[in-house]
Amino acid sequence: MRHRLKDVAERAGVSVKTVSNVVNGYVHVRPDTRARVEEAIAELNYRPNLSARNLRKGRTGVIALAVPELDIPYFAELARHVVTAAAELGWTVLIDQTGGGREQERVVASGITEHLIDGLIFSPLALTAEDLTGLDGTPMVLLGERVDHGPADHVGIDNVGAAREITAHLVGLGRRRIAAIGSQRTPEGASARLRLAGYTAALADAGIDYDEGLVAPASAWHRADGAAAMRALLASGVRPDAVFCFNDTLALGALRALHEAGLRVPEDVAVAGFDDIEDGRFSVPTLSTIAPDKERIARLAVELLAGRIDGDRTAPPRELSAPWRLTPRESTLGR
Amino acid sequence: MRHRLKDVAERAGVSVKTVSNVVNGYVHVRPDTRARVEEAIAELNYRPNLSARNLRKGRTGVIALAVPELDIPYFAELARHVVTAAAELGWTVLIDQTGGGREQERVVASGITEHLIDGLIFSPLALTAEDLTGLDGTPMVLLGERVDHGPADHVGIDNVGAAREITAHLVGLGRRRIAAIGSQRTPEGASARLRLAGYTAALADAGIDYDEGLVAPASAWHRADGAAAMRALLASGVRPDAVFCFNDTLALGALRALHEAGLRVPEDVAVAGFDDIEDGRFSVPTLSTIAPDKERIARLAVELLAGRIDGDRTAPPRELSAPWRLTPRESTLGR
DNA sequence: CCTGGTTTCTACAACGTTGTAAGCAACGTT
DNA sequence: AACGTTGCTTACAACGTTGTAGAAACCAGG
Repeated sequence: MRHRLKDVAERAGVSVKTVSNVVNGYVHVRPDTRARVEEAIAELNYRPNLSARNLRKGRTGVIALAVPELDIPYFAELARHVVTAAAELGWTVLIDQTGGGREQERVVASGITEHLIDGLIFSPLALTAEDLTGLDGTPMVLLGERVDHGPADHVGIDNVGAAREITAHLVGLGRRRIAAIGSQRTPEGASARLRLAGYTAALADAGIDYDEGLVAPASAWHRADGAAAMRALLASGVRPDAVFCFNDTLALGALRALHEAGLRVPEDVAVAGFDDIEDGRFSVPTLSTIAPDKERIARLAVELLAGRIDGDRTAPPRELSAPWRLTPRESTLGR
Repeated sequence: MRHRLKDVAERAGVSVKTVSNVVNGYVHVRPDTRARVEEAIAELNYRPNLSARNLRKGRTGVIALAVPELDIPYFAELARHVVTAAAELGWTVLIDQTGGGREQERVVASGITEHLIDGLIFSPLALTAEDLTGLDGTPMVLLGERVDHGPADHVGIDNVGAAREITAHLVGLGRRRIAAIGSQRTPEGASARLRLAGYTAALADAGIDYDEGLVAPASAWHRADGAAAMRALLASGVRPDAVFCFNDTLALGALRALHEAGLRVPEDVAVAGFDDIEDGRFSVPTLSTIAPDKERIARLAVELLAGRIDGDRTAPPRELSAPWRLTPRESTLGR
């Protein structure tokens, strides 16, 4: 039931190579020959063996996308866009889930990389630039945020600017005791560091003193962590009139905790997030957030990768930035 | 920078096959030979070429998981479990997103299937049993619900029973005007049909008349569809005191619409969903739902697939069922 | 020192595909 | 009639790996 070029060739009465030429759309094939071959292909339901083709060509047509966790909505939404953008170039996307640990990420970066895929789009959490130096030649594009400039192409957004703008939005609503949720002390927390920098910059712009007690850490950025951090803030006795959460899932957790504490959003506490995941458009209340252009990020990443795969692999790393938009909703504006 | 068995062999002063034997853990290799080879492997940073290995072995070590959409939380959570279960067997999972259309699903079932993967775990929306007959031998396991028994192994849950139980839960709370959201008229809507059957069965159990006007269709099962269906129900003048939504995202949309209409949940209207996605554990209010054992589903699917790949491909299709649990939360019980 | 069995290693062929180079017609030009 | 040109087709080798079969080295027991 599984046929090879040879079977098609015998059936059509031509050489193996002619069948290969038909399959690959080579122009110099007589119309009647082509027709005979195509008929044979259809009759046998022939499909090329990709392993053999890859072996011969040195290309697989598969790129990998490595993300920390698939069931974090931001990454799931990003994955969809990457798959779509890659499909337009005829690529298949192999999605890999690293778990976000440094060791696992190192394995993905060095191991998966070899021979099965043509390139890698990698959204690391814990990996540092030095983990990546010295990896052999598989083209790689990094997503997300980094403080230091590493050895690979990179697509990100201006985290500091975005965090600053959404904090300024809270200030503009007259809030003065603005908390932040999601800070991280670990060296890996690049996003956290940048968003915190934007937050403090906005406070400084408004002449508000930075208050350490209003900044709550969150080791991971899941809903549960946001809820826990919010509860901790409330329990500590600080009375914020607004919270900037470093991503939307944290914010949804914070909404939940505020609800449990009997506080009204946004009347008592305004809440803002970051990422614009779909949940935030239907939550109660809907969530004000920074909406990065995920489609653009995905497209830029795929295009950068295409450039590396087909083109110059030794060119200096490129740093691209995708746009974002402040998207105020009920959790700051009310209904 | 990219080395082959041959390079390692030359460096270690042995034959290519001996290196291959070392790489594959063949026992009859003298310890000092093995050491020399391993040293050479390390020095050259050799990695096997998977395409060549696959070509030779006829196996790729990759299975595909095809789901309608990655950013539907249920599928994202399922994907995580499948990746985890497959990793334990040393498999890589290629995740494919079909979009849920019948034609696209047919392409995935027949096309992706060939030569790049050893097997396929497929969660179809629109595909019917007859679309699948006559596909050549790539082992396949189907997830989700089907009315008719097709030509492949299948893992599902007892939709009718689960829907009946959660509807009975609403009845048990004293609700009598229980609406349903998510019905579908299309032949593809197998889940919808089964869950509707469970709903009507529970009503019959309780001696409540079935009211067509309380059943709202939803072509897709996203949050927006749930919100729209809920608004339509309210606008039609029926005054339900409970709603059973056929999945959690519909329910979250319905919560949103009820909130906008100024109705309290669960005091005015109790809301129940199906799937137990993480969002429902943090929504306001938290969502009562049916929690299918997703980890079990994933594990069963991977094991069934392993059986097909390694074992008898002609055995009759197997039908497995995973357990589920009624999980009442605030949206029916209150706080 | 031979015998027979085991261990260790190797040469060769094959997996299915495509690039290269070359062959063979058929054509138009000198 | 001889020549190059173009269009179409093919034989062969190679991609990097592993299974098969068998050769060489080793060992124990007589």
